[in-house]
Amino acid sequence: MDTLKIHNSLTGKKEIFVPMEPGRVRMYVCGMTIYDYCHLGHARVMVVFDVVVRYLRSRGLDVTYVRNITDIDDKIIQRANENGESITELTDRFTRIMHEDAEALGILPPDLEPRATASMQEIIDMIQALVDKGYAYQGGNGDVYYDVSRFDDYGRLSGKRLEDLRAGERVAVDESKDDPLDFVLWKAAKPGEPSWPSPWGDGRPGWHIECSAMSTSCLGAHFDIHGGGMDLKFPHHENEIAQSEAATGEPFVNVWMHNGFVRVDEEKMSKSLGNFFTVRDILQRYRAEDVRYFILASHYRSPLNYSQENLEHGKAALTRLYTALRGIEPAAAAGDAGDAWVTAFNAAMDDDFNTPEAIAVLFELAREINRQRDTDSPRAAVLAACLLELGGILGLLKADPEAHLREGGDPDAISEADIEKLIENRLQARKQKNWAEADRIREELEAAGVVLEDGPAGTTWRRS
RNA sequence: GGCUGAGUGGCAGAGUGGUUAUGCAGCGGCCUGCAAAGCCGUGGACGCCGGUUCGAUUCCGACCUCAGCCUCCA
Repeated sequence: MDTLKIHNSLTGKKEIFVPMEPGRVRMYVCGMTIYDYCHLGHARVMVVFDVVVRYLRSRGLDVTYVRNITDIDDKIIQRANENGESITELTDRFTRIMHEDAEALGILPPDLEPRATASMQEIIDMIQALVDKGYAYQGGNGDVYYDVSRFDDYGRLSGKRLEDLRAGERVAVDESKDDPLDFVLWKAAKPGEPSWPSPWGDGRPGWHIECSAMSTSCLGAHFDIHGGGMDLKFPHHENEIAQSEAATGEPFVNVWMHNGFVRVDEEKMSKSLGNFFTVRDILQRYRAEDVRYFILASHYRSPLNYSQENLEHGKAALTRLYTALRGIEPAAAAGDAGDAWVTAFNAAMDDDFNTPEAIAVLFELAREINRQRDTDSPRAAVLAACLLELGGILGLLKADPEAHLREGGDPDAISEADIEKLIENRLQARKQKNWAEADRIREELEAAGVVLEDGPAGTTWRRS
């Protein structure tokens, strides 16, 4: 497959993607720092790269997907102290919670999920390599720093130049560093903080070196794709490149992928701004599939505006797709009737994972199914199978259509038994042509959030 | 200040140098006891100003506005 184009942050262009090893893709994505609930921004990263993995696999590529867990960091220490619990208690708890959220959203687990605290030897080895090669030094305070002036390509990913960065007003001056832009690789232990022994004394790793060490130990010094949120481009990913390439002497990553932010009221959703919605909160009100659709309905590099209205759109759109599948037994053997749509879907996904366009193909397929459904042709069943297959690549349409349409999510909603009872009563009224009573029952159900549809095969219902 | 990215119809959101995105909403029709769903048809758009071009929403330049990064952040 040589038709897939991916936007590479390193060059700012879409490029034909060529795996280093034919048929095999190695991908690393920066996961969470694990001290709080996942919010919608985290969900976006997980969903976006989940779809990348699913699509690459659907095209026959063998993907090794690594997503790390940062489980030692200033904020983690601070939060554990605030909560009066140990760091391990805190990180174990939120790791479990993250896994639950990911599962709820239908995210496939990564093949490897390294944790910083379990990668200490690799981290120390990489820092040692940097010290040995003269890229790192120990400051007066005992911390070990990376010397950015030694790395010629520094700034290449983010398009920044060292002099511009130095001219910025916001770089903190720190006496122990040779250059304000040098960043920490190893932090000397402070009293009461967790620490690990190292050649530079007890301490703990800086954030950037963790990802360099974990990605390299899992995937090798040089691999295909590295992903994460836009905000990680600088300095995190810039620093990863500097560390890894200096330490190993090899190119680090071929393609850098960055997803856009989730916004609330035209502002970035983030923990620091406090304007975030957690995955758990959202899943109280919306189905996981609605959330997934909402995320994929925008291109992964575009901003994604959070609003109730947009989530409702997702719900309505999925209702249309599931309605097309309702009452059709998908064909077991895929015929060629769906080929045109498969081709269009793949063309969309090949264009830098254009999920909105891919979803448009799903709707066109749904329309064709609706056209065919009452004919005797077996096409509808084949096309339904095709729709399920393509939807599955996006992690959508996994539910039973009837169950999806009847599922409400509101525990106080009218029960199925009561609905069936009222439908039966209405049927009697209709047989007697008592339209007033039939309409009254229909309105009663509508008020309870149930929509009736009279068809040739009887009355069906769904929740609105 | 430096560096990114973006401004599309009522809303969401793709894309393209000249031809229908798609979904929701609207309008007309078919179907229906009436609806709903579905199908058919239909109106409505590309921030502002210049330039290139036979022709630009699409390319180039200026401007305006917005967001992001430069500090922890997906």
